[in-house]
Amino acid sequence: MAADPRLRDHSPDLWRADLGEVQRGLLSSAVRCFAANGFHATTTRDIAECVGLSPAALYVHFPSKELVLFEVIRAGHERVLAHIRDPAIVALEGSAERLRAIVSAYTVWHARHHVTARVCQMELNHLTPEHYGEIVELRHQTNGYFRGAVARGVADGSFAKVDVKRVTRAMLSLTIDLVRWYRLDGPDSPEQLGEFYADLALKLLAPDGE
Amino acid sequence: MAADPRLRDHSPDLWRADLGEVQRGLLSSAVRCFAANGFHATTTRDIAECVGLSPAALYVHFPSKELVLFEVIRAGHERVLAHIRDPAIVALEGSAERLRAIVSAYTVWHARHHVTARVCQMELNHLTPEHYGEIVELRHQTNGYFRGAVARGVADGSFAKVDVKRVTRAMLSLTIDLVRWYRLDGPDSPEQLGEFYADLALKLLAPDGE
DNA sequence: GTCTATAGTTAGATAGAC
DNA sequence: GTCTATCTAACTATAGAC
Repeated sequence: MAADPRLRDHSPDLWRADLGEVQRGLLSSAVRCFAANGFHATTTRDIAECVGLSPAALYVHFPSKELVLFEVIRAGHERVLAHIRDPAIVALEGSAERLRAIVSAYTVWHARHHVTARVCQMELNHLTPEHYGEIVELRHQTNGYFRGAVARGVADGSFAKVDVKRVTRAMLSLTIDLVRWYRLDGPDSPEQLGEFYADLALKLLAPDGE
Repeated sequence: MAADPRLRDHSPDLWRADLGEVQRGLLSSAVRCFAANGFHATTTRDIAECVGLSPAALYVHFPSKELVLFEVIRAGHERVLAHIRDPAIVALEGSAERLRAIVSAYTVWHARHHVTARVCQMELNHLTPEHYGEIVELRHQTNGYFRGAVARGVADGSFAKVDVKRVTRAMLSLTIDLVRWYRLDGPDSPEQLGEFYADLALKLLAPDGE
């Protein structure tokens, strides 16, 4: 069962730089297979054949199929966190301006790398408990960064006095759910969607109320 | 691999009334297993053993594991559609009042039946193409119903002149994503969350803009 | 309608040649 | 580092007794 050819994204250099070319190719193949069919319905044969290797060759580069999944999910979570922690974003003074930039960047990343992002969100519970715990730690950092940006705006009066935790969760839901339906050949470019969701996020925080 | 005991919801009578008691028990067992471990990581043994049967007994009641999944997903989609099409909701005259009721009902259903809802959202692509097509048809009905409620309010001036398709999709994302994280023993009751998300939906449609 | 036993298939992972 | 060949285990589904 090969990967769905519609499942393409812009992920040329998502993997760790210290990995070899074959390893990176296997990860790119794996992420497409996992996104299309799920972790358990993907075989080591599928992953290897997409890069012209025999199933046995995979085990020279990775000790197990689960570790391939872990490498994909870890890279995705580290990359998106780095992307929204961009110094240019952190330096923004205005609370609304900063939150807008964060939501936009988070959305753009998920849209541009929607195949990897899909695996990051949907195959998470097929990791071993140890690996799962490592990813949860990264997710807590991301969530905390978002929540901090919302809380700052509430504290300085830029935003309405909302329930910070719940509104932050809603904002994250908006973006995370796009991994279910987003396609690069659809009507929304990643940047357009980023702008749109940043607008929506600020509407959730508008000072007046309706 | 048994179902996660935390994955409990209020699904006493979610299945078709013409099914026998054993069939309904198997579906309840299956939905918990699928929600906890995913379709392919769940074995027919898991499903059967949770109701004290041997794996072979499952095949007296269902022709295949895939059809068990289909029955779960079809029931879920039909139930939630019926829930939001409640005559009391359809009869509401005000556009804002009606949309609030729809979003609230949709959210309450997903929270109350979050285990089934999780399977409906996350295991969808493990159906056969034929069964998948049937579910997509039900989803189109649900999406169209939501979109119509938004469009009506935009047309009569109750809501801002938003991009109906995109805003509707965002509203659906809010609720659908809760299947990833919702737990009945958490701080939000289904009804509280329904109210909260109905408020958020109306903020996305507030006439003033920010 | 349930069981035990098992057929038939395929998976993840390894052995050993080159 | 890649291959062919294969081991071992597990799965879905069936056969046939009760």
